[in-house]
Amino acid sequence: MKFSKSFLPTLKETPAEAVIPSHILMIRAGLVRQLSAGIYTWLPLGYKVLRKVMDIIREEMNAIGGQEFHYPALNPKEIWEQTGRVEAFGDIMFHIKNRDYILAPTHEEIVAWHAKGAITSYKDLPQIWYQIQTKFRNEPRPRSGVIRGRQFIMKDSYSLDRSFEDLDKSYELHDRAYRKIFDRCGLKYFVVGASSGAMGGSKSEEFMVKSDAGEDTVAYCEKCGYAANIEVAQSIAAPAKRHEESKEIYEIHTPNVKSIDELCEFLKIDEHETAKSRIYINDGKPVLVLMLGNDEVNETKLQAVLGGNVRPAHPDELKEITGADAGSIGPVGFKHRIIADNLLKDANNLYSGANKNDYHLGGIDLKRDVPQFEYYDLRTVESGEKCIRCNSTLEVFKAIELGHIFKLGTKYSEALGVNYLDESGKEQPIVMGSYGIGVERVLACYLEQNYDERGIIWKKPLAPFEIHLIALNMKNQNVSETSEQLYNELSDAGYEVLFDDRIDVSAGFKFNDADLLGMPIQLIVSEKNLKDGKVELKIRQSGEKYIVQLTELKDKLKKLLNE
RNA sequence: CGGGGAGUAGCUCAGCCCGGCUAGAGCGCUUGGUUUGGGACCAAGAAGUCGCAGGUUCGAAUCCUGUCUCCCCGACCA
Repeated sequence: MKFSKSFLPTLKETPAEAVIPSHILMIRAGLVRQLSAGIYTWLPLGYKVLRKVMDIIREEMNAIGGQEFHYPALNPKEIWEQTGRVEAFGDIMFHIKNRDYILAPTHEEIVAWHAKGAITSYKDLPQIWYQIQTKFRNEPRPRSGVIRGRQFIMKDSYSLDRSFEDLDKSYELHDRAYRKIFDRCGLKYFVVGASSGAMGGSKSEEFMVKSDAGEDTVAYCEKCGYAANIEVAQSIAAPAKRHEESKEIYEIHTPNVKSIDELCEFLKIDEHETAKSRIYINDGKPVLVLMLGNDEVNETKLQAVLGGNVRPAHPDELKEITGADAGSIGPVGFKHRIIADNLLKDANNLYSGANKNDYHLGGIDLKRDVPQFEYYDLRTVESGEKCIRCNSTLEVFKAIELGHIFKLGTKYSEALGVNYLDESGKEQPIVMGSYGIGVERVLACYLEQNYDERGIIWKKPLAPFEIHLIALNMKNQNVSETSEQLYNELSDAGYEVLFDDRIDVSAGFKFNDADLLGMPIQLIVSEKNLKDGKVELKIRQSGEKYIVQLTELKDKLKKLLNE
């Protein structure tokens, strides 16, 4: 492709609306332009990369027997009402104003609808139906460029099986296909087991990429691969001690000591000798949640333990409930329900709030001083703690969800009456699975992992072009003729070549554009080297340069591109 | 939906607090010329309903009210 004839709007300056690297690079390198919040146009170069991602996905989906469909994005609302998902999606679903249609946020209903009556026998099963299509979700807050948009491209596939045992097989096929897809795209990713929540199913896994731009927080063990959403993650952490002898409770005047850190500093004690209290309101009733030291309450775990409605108490409620303000609250003498984290089990000689402003208590023995204690896992895992599986070190970080695979079961087939006849002639609901990949997210994640201060670094599988041919001075006849000839020869030889043939652009400008656009190899044609019949090859990623004879160019290219 | 920030030329932004000449800069763009190994130089030029609506005023980019849009943090995220 010739640069001079292409729409390739590169930007020298960082656009104001972009914050994260992938978003900045997508705009600067002319891959996308924003139309509205969470709505992007893919420009030719960006779409070329996106197609490469889609091609890889297609190949791997076809390899597990997937059949490509193209379902409509515009759906009759009625079908979605039958599964109760118009209500379930609520404001997230886009509704058409002048007809009873919705814009599809996913396609379980439509797949089930088509399967109904068409798949009638066990002999028709299993099936894997997939598509690569635009999805619409009215996200309250689109963010991070294409990572969370109101309109985005998803590869979604659906397995149709006769039994849960067969669903396991379809699920495994997808699991393997997804790993191949992300491997081929050159992504560093990991897999998190998750509960399937409101999708209604038994098992699900999320494919994640570590990134500060991510919306999920996960705990991950590099060594054994243990990975869990922070909401459910567990770890091995040192518990509070039970000393042989319990001291007597005693009151300590602690003026202006509000936090655990301040308490430790004031009394010269260790965090593990302290207990922090948090008051929550559960269905209108106060609950004291006692945590060891500076451990944070994990509200998802707390919610699971308490059930019902859970919220932190307001500051003005604290005084009324405990007699003290935040920073001086403790379990001794607390008149309502108390639950504590497992790490505090049976601890003694603890320091905690006295339920009296500016006072703490020492010598607390939870067994002795606090009646009716309940212990649960309530803490939030932190970086550096030990893996519950292999005891090596856990890391906690943000991550982007790239793909999600679900065992759906019969929720949709039962709601829509999608049945088949088994060998004995008995009617059975089809067992479904659903498997998504955020296509744009693959690209965004790739960029988050492959760039430097000069721009994008494409590796061959996704690179829009393999070779960026740079003619340094097109006004020099030798340079323009040679580079033109190289462009034709290399293109004919099957290489994808981007030819910077711009006449009135200076050398430095071309170099900077080339580094920004990030093709794996830059082929530089200049007067200087051409005098000796030579050209220069530069590897974008490493910066290595080779001056080669024109006659040896193709051999060298072959070598470099196959490395 | 809560909190914060921003809308002025294609892009990045200044001007606004303290109202007052034809509304500016850099980059980009057009034309001519000189340049061509790391975002060149000279000259001439085109380009803005100052987000929108209303108000105050002799006079509004600037002050007031409303409204829309965008960005960030949070909530939310099958």
